[in-house]
Amino acid sequence: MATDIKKCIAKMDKKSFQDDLIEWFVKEQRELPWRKDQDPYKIWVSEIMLQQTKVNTVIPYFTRFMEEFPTIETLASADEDKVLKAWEGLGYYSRVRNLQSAVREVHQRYGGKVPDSPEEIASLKGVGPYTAGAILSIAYGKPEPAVDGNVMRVLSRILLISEDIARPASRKIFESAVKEIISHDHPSFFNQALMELGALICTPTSPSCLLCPVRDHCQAFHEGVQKELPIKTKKKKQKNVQLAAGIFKDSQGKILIRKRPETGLLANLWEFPTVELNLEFKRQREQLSDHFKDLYGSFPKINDTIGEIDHVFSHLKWNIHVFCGNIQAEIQETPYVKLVTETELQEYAFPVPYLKMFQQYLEFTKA
DNA sequence: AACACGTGGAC
DNA sequence: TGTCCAAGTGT
Repeated sequence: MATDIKKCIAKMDKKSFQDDLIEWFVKEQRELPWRKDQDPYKIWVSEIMLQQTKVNTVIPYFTRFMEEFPTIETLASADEDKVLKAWEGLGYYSRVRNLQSAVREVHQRYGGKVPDSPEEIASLKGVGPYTAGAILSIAYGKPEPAVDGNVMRVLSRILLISEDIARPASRKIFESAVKEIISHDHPSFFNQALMELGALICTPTSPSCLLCPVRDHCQAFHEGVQKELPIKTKKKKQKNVQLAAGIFKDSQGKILIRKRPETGLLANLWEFPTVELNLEFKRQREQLSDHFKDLYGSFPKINDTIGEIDHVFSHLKWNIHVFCGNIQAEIQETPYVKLVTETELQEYAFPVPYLKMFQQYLEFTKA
């Protein structure tokens, strides 16, 4: 850790800082469904859901997930398709596949009890340095750092740290700092308080310093530079991808869906037949038809152009041209290719762009 | 280290 | 519309 950060910590009244921070948290913390007890499984699930995801988005998912998979046992024995369906719309779907994989390991290797050693916790799939620290401190009361974006922002201001928080290496600086200042009496409150402060008071733009319980301990506020911190370099823009996709029905009116590959983008979710377009060769309907024939053995009859779907991912922009049509020959169902009714469709987990696409199709056929 | 990996909301 | 995000992890 840099010497100026050490100096800053050295001259801080740690006890007073911890007391002010924790007192505020105990009084002002939000009532959240995962704060009702300290069940390590619930804490774990909530931490995975909260990765890169807003609290308000997570709440309904968490509640439903806990009703369907209330214990390690129930999640371990669940079908992956059910688990993905419960995650539908939350994004970063590998989170929940890793979670189930890790839960199965806890079930088998640790008798269903979430381990409480840093090494064992951190070895679980999908549990990185942040989540390991969060579980250890919140569920087990251990004084381990749990450094997320909030903590880096808050501490960059309080301790006047100018490291670029977009750099992976920066997290270690903040972990060292937390180790120095964490409350050993209430590590759970301390870590949660830092994050809660980041979410409610010490926000990215226009922090509410006048309401801040630790304003007197904050170097950035003291220097009047709270809006200049943290330093964060920006990310690059998304790459454009053009696709064509179709809602295809067989003679019984059943819709053809297929499972996506088990790795990569939207792994193991379901989709309508889709092809990435070769832009030099512009005939979209023809490219979609050819793709369909290659995979399912016969050409479909494409009836209509439904419209377009634009969808932005973290690193991609999809532009989907949407068609509908009919299947002209028998198609063999497999575990990865199914013909389903509109009702049965609800049982399968689809990425949001395909949910949008189906909505658009329904509106089109109604009109 | 750099990039893949989702989504909906704020401004 | 565009930009930036929000309790990160795997490779």
